[in-house]
Amino acid sequence: MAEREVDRSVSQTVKAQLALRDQILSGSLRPGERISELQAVETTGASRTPVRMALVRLEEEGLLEAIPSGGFMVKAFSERDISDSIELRGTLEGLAARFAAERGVSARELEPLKECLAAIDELLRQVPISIEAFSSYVTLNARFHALLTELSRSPPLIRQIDRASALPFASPSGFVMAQSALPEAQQILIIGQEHHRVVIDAIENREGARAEAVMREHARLAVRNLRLALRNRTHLDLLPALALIKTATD
Amino acid sequence: MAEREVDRSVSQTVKAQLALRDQILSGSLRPGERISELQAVETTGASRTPVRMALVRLEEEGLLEAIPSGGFMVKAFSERDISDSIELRGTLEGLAARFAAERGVSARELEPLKECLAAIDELLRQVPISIEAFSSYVTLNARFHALLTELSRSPPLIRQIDRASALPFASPSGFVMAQSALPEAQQILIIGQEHHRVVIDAIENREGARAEAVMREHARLAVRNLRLALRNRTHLDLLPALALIKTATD
DNA sequence: TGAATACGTTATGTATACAATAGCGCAGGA
DNA sequence: TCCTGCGCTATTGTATACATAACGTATTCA
Repeated sequence: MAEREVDRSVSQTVKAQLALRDQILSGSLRPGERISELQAVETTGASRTPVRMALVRLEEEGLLEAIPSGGFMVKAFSERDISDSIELRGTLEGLAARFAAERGVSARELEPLKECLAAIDELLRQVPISIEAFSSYVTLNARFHALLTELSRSPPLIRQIDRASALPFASPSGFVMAQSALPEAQQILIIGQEHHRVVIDAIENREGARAEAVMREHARLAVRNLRLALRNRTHLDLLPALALIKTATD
Repeated sequence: MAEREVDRSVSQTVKAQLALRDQILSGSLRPGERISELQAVETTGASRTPVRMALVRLEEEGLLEAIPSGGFMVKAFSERDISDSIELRGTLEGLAARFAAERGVSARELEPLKECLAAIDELLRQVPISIEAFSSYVTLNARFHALLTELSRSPPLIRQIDRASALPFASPSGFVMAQSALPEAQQILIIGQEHHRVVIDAIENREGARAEAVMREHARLAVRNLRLALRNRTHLDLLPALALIKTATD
């Protein structure tokens, strides 16, 4: 084993996967670029076997693409790929909300959702919102969506939503952060928050169709959000995640 | 390498993955059962590295579950897991149909769909339908759904639908075959075929909402189909795929 | 007699060695 | 000068050896 430094607290495979995902999402590896196993071995500190396992997982996750002649490359996404992914995720979340409403949810289970809601309300009170508050917003928003998904009590659906979230749009921080300087930004967040409020209400009142509809509308808002961000490319240096978008004309 | 037989026509990893999936779907490996790497090495003929890669892929595919202490086991599904998966897939297919309708599809692209439709019509003409005809139906139906998915022109959506189809309900042969002896079977197939006809019509007329709605209804039909099959367990010996369902009460 | 601990066996996680293929460059001939 | 073919190199795919952790069993002590 020589002098290789080994961190035994987590498995090498997981370590390599996290490291590589970081490299991809941070833009160290550009879209279309081929990932060299040897290079990955050096940057991650794991050996080739766990690195290869990590590569396979990242491919399944949708961040990498297998090259027919062997090896993997960083996947490149068009703007439409990403907006489709957002709508796709919204559709699944809509289903989750409907399941939650139809199957019934106890008041106790809704508690954490409401706490999230209140915390976000608090953040949005400042106008204009600070970068730090934005950062908290992103975390809380992700938490809200995760909790909502859980309410569906449907493991296959939860799993599928997780996978859909693995796509780059799942790091919404990029889009939101990009717009912190835009006038429309705050307005969009406020509308989104209203959606959150409505979906909880619909679930409480067991109105499945309404719960589903509002989540789909929520996704359409996110698509508008994305378009807005992309029309204001000057802010995009804040967006490492968006590095995944093809530079091509699409 | 010794005397190990190596088939160089396909990669060992793919070979192992196919072999293992077969074993799972055919019921050779029962739900909840731990998969031994060593045993898999013997049955697949590949060595441990490709076997492990195959296991990782099958886990991502949803057929296996990682055991915290290490290794993998065959995932077990409840009846609700499967019906949820069907509805989930239907929801995604609905989105695909809507995309197709909204984005427009040329008559030439619809041609293969219509051929499928006609071929299925031909099969359903026999009453009662033979086992062989059922088998053809299953193939054609899968083809129809795959073609429809393609029409969305959305790679992320197509990808996600593929993954949703990897779940056991994706081998619809089981459910359908099981009912070949049931009186309601043929009726269900005929209704399903009507759905196929409507979705094509909706796409041709660019009615996105209608296209989406009919695919979701189609999925609900499939759920009823599943329930029906499960209520008539006597026919289930035809169903290796259903071996995946937990024997538990759930 | 039962429970707990220690040891051994077995299986997984990791590392590395070996094999094969694909891509690239150079050289030679047309 | 360009095209083609051969060979080398670099990188992936596969196999296996080694390390480590978990589980089961047996033995001993209470």
